[in-house]
Amino acid sequence: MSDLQAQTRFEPAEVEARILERWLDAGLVHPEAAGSADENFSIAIPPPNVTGALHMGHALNGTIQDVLVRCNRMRGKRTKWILGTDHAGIATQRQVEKLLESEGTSREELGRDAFQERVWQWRERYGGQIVEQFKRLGATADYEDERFTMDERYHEAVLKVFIDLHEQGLIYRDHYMVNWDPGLRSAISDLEVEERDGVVDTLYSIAYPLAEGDGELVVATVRPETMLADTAVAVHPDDERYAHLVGQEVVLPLVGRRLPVIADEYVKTDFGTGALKITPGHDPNDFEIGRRHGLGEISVIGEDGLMGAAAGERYAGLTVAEAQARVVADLDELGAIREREEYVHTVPFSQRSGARVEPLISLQWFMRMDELAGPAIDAVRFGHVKIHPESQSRRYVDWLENIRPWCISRQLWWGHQIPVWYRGSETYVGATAPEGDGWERDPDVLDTWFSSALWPFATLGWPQRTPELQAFYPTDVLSTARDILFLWVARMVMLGLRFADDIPFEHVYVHSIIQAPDGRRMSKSLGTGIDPLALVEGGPRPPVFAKRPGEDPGEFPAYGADAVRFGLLAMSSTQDVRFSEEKVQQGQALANKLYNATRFVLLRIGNAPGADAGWGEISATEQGRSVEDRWILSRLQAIKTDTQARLDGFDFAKAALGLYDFIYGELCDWYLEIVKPRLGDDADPDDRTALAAILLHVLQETIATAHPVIPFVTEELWELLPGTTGLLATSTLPALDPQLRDAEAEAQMERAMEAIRIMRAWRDSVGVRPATIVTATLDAGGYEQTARRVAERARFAFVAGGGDAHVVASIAIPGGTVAVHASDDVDLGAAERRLEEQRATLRSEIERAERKLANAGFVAKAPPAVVAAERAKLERLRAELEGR
RNA sequence: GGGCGGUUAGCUCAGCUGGUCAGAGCGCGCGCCUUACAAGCGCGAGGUCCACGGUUCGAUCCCGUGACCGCCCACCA
Repeated sequence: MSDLQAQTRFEPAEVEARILERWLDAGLVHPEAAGSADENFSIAIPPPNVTGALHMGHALNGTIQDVLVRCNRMRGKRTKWILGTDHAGIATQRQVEKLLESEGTSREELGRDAFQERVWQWRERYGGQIVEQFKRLGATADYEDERFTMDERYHEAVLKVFIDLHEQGLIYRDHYMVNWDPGLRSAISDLEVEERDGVVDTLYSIAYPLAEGDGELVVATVRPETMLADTAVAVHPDDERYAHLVGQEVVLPLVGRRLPVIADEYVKTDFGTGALKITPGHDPNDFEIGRRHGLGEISVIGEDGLMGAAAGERYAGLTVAEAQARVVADLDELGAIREREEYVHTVPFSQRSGARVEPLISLQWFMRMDELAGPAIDAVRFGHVKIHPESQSRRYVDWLENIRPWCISRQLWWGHQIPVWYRGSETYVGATAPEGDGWERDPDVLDTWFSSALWPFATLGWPQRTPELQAFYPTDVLSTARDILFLWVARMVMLGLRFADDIPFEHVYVHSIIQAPDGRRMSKSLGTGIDPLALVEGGPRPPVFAKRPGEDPGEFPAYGADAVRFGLLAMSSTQDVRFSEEKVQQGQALANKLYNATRFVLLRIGNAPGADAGWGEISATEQGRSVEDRWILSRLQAIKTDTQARLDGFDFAKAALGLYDFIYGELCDWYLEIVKPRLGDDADPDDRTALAAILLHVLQETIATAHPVIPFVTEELWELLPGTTGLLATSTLPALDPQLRDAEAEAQMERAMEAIRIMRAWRDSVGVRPATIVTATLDAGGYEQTARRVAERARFAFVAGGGDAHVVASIAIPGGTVAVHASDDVDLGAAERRLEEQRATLRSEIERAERKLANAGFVAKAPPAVVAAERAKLERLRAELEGR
């Protein structure tokens, strides 16, 4: 920003790169590991996937965290924002697999070691992208101490947790029903399953003949192919229709197996025929029922998604869909299908691959969660961990109270390989293979969320008792979106309490999810995603911005990081919100406004005596200060207090918009405009000097207060202000000075501003030309100190009310009236119409107040203060009407 | 099937513990190049605060029911 005089607009592109470099060079992002977690401030970033590119969620969350980090840094706290990325097993493995595919090879062809080598190379090459993008937003995360969930030390921590939990009996291996993802060829956890509504299937009613005598039992199913694995038919114990059949057997069509008829409470008597085929191998409920009744478990569908040998020769090798068609055809031939109807229901799909989940019995590693859940529930219930907004606490507690075992093994190659070795029937759990030959390691890796659950302490060097752990654990805040409250947040609390002996964070802030402008989810595949950096640096608008379909939505201007940060904060709330480009524009306007306000002050007072007075120079006792000075100093205290309180309360939208209102409204529209005459060439030099000090003081403190939200422009302006040293980012926030709060000045200014607004509106409505100075007599109380400013701002000239002046109009302002003198510039007809309108408004308001006060109930039951206020209001309105 | 949140100006949203609470930004209209900013300034128009009941002296705000939208959880074949 070389030429303040010529540069009339703030150009973020020119400034931001330079400012960023200064922050990074200053080392402010990397704190010394000293002191205690109590006195320090720390946040652990939700580690983005190494595969990831910055999306709107990252940008919002990054901004929120940076605001908190900057704010606390400016409070003088040693501040660490733990940074790193997640190895993201599935996502990363798929990325690299795709790459291999394009090279005409595959991971199988490469083999495990070579494949992992390729993933590491890939990570080396692309993994740093998202970190660089965070920098572009001004995020002051600790770039000098970046972590990765596959780092060697991190890996050791993961293995230790696995081994310890295994030793404690919480981790075990079992044949159990899992959600099998045929697309991924891996088990996935319950949380990675997405239930899709409205799937249309056919519900088949199939007759199973009784083994003894005539008769049949008809069961209903949407998956006839699974009947090949049936091992029973169940009815409700109280169902009298079938009571006599319980204990008998039926014959499974096509297979010939004899199945017992069992009684189980799970069966609904009013669904279908009230008889349920039991397939423990391929249905989670049937699995439970089967275990209750000691039924056999037959698997006819393999992990490859094809029918297996147990399905019988006729079906083995078919896909599930093919098998279904053939089973149905075969049943038709037998005449065993009694009915078929269209059936709409919900069906589980894999969030990872999109494939329909196939419930299978499989040998997997599980983690028992009940024992860990209790303390994690208590942590929230007793307020050690506070979730904001509070309503999310209930979701958290509900989920933990109903928690089920977690399937933690994944059939992938990229991730933390499970530290278990097998030799024949022997099993050994440990970080390294045991002595002796022939040990083979379990090929599976751990669910990515297993390692993520250790993030807040494993990044700080746990299990070693490092100075970092001492200084920054527990962290202060975790900021995240709602969708990973269970997936991640709850698990961090559980494992933090278990292994790091303390909660991982004191506050959890659950932020909005930003939707596309049309209300849909932001997603790359839908084309509704918006690249935050396209907003910062300019770039094409996505098609969702088109006013009409197919229309070219044009380009984003380069709004700059401050504008994007401001916009995101201003949009955020406790619920999901639509993306609003206007809020970003508002941020841009604010940055520009602040720049121009500073420019104005510096160009006007430049090197005037007193211009280098920094803060702390303004004392409450300073003489000769006018009412607007006292007012702005008072308002400055208010915005300082409010901004801090709003940020502490995670009310980011209000913090951002509050700054906007103060800077745009109070500081620029009112204060700077009002004091302009005091800076003129013919102004009183002493007053000018005093004013210069106040202006600089107010600017400095405003800029410092706004810095966490719009760090770039404020840092730039800070350097331009006289009397400042060093980086704003490392300065301390201006102290509150309660003595400068001045209710009396605020009241006077409120009154003056209201009068100015009314007088301007009057001018406009009666068609007085802007250049005209209207002559009038001020006949109102409470303007002793502001009359001159009121006249200036409203372009009036107040003269003493001589009896000979012909009054043509009377403008009601708080505390009295302004009597307008006759003049060619006033359209009397318009003035009269305007007056009559006002009288009408007054009459109706008076009538309303009178009616209210005539209501006996109101006078008797409403609080006396309310009634009194209503009476006072009526008096005032009547007096005003009198004056017309 | 449960649970949660939403429905306020043309658009996106604020409105705390019921009584100047009907607001902001953008958009729109009118007027201004007033020597910080025309990405600016001033003024203005626009809303039975989803519907219907109830509580209350008084309801956008509290309660109930319904409609529509969104999200979460859930093992009805």
